[in-house]
Amino acid sequence: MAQPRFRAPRGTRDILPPESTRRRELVSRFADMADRAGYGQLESPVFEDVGVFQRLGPDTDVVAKEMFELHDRGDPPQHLALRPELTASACRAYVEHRPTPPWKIWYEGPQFRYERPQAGRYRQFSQVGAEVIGAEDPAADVEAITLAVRFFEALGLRGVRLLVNSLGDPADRSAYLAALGDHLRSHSGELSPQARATAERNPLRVLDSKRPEDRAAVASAPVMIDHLSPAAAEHFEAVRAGLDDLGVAYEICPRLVRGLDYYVRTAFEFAASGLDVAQDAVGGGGRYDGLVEDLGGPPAGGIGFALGVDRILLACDAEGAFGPSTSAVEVFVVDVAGGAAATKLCDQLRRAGLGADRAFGGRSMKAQMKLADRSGAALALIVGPDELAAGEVTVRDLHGSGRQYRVRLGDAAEAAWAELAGTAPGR
RNA sequence: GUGGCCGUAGCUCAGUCGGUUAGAGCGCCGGGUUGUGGUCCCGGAGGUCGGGGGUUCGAGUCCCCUCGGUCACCCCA
Repeated sequence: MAQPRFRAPRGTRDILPPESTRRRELVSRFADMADRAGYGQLESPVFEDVGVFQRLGPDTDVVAKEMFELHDRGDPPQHLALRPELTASACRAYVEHRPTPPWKIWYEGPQFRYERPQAGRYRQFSQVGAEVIGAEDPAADVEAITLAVRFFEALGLRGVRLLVNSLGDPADRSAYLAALGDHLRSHSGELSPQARATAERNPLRVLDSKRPEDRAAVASAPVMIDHLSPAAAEHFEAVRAGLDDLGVAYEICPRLVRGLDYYVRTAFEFAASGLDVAQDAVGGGGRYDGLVEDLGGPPAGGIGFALGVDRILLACDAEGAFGPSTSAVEVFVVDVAGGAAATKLCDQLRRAGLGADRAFGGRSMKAQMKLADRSGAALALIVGPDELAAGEVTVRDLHGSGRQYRVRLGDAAEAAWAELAGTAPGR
């Protein structure tokens, strides 16, 4: 087995139980919180016309070199791409269906980016996220950000920092970009060759360069929040005030820029200090007024965020938070009388709403008891020749006392329920 | 995409200056007197040493290529 014929493709992986259960619970927690805040789930296709994503900005790496593109069998073939993110899909859906704004949706699912894999960075990765489309109110920004913050809190994560910035409006941006460009040009001697190249293409990106050589030039660079228009500044003020009112802690990070070019005004990111790696961003988001219009829709502002499921779980591991859950198997049927009774009993128990499992293959009693123990079940129901002859089943407590007694076969489910509820006779 | 490190049983790893039938712990399976788990004891299965090529009398141990992982950059979730 050292060289199986097939393996999961590079940057992808199988998620097996119990980890898959944990992920499902994480998503389900998020779903509950979003549902209860008035968001409904959007399920959109995993692939879209490539044009949907090209609106994210031709200079972003995500669309320029990280997309999984494909052509279908049509004539002419349609140029499609696996979704590298979900905000664009949400906006496309908004334009297509014209729901009454504000449209509050959440989503969850896999996304794809052709990158060099690393811990916490996969070619297929999973995010949960939420969007409010058709709302310019800064209160929407506050609500969205707070939803994410409360979610992290609910998971028991303590080391997640919220970084916020304002990227201004498009008009502010061009003035700022000119100033930034000038600065970078006058300091080009101090910049790394890579940063110099980036400065030509997309000067904003130089701001989050992690190369030590670039640090000085970046530190002295002008910052966006000094170039905000009155309207953008007022919006930013309102967002901050809203977060303050809720006691949501944040850090203003004037050099925070986001990888997708569509962001305006509010931009934010969540950094997990528990993650001692470069991939410490567990989530991020911002405002994207203009994206809906770009996709052919009406003027509509939007704000949203996406959180990386894989990285959140890494952060949970690092903090010892959100551990594995208890087993869903409550009763384990041990049958040493041929196995037919186990088949019937399991069905009977499951129909009564109990989590029930059993062994296959006619294993020894000892082996079956081991399996019962490992299953996490609180009870074993034992059927041997004696019980079978008497039409009974032995109920054994696997936790604590280890006491056991017999009940009639037909009463097994009832007895199990009573035992689990702690109301069994003799307790 | 660039550079560094790593790749031995299901998992975590040990394998001395290249030298005889490749080891451990955990896990798994079986047993510990005649139907009872979680501790303990005994036994067992399981590896073409990621793959391919080369150097050598001889390679898990050296070289090259390749695949995968990982770290930094990049990017970002």
